[in-house]
Amino acid sequence: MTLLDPALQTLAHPEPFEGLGVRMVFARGEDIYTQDEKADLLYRVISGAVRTTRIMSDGRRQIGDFYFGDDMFGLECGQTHRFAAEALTTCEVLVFKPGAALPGHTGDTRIQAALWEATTQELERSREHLMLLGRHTALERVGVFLLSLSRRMGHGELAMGRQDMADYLGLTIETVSRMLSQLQAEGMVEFFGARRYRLLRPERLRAWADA
Amino acid sequence: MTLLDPALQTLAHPEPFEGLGVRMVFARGEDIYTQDEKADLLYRVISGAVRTTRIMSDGRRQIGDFYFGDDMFGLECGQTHRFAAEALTTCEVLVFKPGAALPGHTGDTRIQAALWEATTQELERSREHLMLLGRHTALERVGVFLLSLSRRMGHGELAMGRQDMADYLGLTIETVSRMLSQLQAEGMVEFFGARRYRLLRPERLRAWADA
DNA sequence: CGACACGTTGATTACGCTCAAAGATCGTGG
DNA sequence: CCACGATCTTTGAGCGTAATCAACGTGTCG
Repeated sequence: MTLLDPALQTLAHPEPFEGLGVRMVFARGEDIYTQDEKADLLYRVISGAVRTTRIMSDGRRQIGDFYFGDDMFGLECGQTHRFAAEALTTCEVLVFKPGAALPGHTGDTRIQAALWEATTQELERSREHLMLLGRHTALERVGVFLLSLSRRMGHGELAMGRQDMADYLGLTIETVSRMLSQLQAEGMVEFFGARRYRLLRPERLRAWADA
Repeated sequence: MTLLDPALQTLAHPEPFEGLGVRMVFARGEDIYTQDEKADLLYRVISGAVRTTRIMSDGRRQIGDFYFGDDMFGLECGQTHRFAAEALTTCEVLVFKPGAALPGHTGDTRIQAALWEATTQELERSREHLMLLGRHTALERVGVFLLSLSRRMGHGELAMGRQDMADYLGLTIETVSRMLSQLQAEGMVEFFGARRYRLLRPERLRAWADA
């Protein structure tokens, strides 16, 4: 991990976090924080992508979420991180200490509003993720994943490999691969190589995510 | 649904919500709010139990969470409720309009702190729920569910039936029943009737929930 | 160009679902 | 208080989806 000279930090970031913390660079695969580590810092993705993971003693792995540009992560209810955070790609992360800036204290209301917004959005995403895992077939999980990812990114490029998709969706890498092939065969999506894709029937995928 | 005369409201509730809203009583099975309803109110369980559910067009149902005494619910990121809330048992609920009391505004910091606490706790529970659905077997899901419920309630009584457990755990009612039988056969839990139980090996269940 | 990680496809297995029926449990009213 | 009915729960038999085990492509980078 590399610490950038604060003096070099530009002001390219949206309020209200500029200048609040330290910018750090992580290499692909590097830990940003680990499971059971003390949780007293907050993080914001500047560039690149991050995943949070939890590994069970027998090796089963669950990905909690993926984070991209401007997403905040690292928020915990308790004292320690229940998931680890790892750099999915090389990434730049803004790290800062929330301290008394958390809601419920008398602090900068702009920061509190941003934290509140980020937290409720994360809760919302967590609930959608839950829906996907609880009552959807393998084909639906993979299709809805591609849809939500393309909506979030604005383009069709997977930042993660098949194993990460599988561990996010509660499937095996083989099943993910098969479902991607089936989605292609059914004309739902077109792939260019393993990671670039274009959705051909987003409205049908939206129906899968639905009510 | 019944509206209690505010004059009759006692002050039996913890700060900071007392006197803030209206107390309402819902009968078992009654909707507190529905899917796609406008989300501008917050709720707090006074007594009884509540479930949030989402139903897909083909009838598949997912339970988002269960809420018991003093739990807050109804918080949404967007403008509408993505899940419905229903009374699991007859229950009393405190309903109030958060308005400018949300973090990020200049309002009562005690209320903001309580909202923040409730929200991060809900996020935490949502993540645990996610883990359960993603990478756990049917037996593990049912066992860990009994454990977490007993930790939350302080006693071993199920407020919900098998169908609700199934829809929370992403299983069928038959599988839930079979796993309960198996847990009993393995001496993990003892049942008195269909709803009262006692955990005999909580430490083993804790290991199932684990890292 | 070669080596290695990553991804796809095939064959077989197993876990949980579906369909079906019997057994508990609970509320209600005689 | 007991009998009845409705609802909920348990158990059984067979099936289907996704997991596992295995081999073959493909893409990427020194």
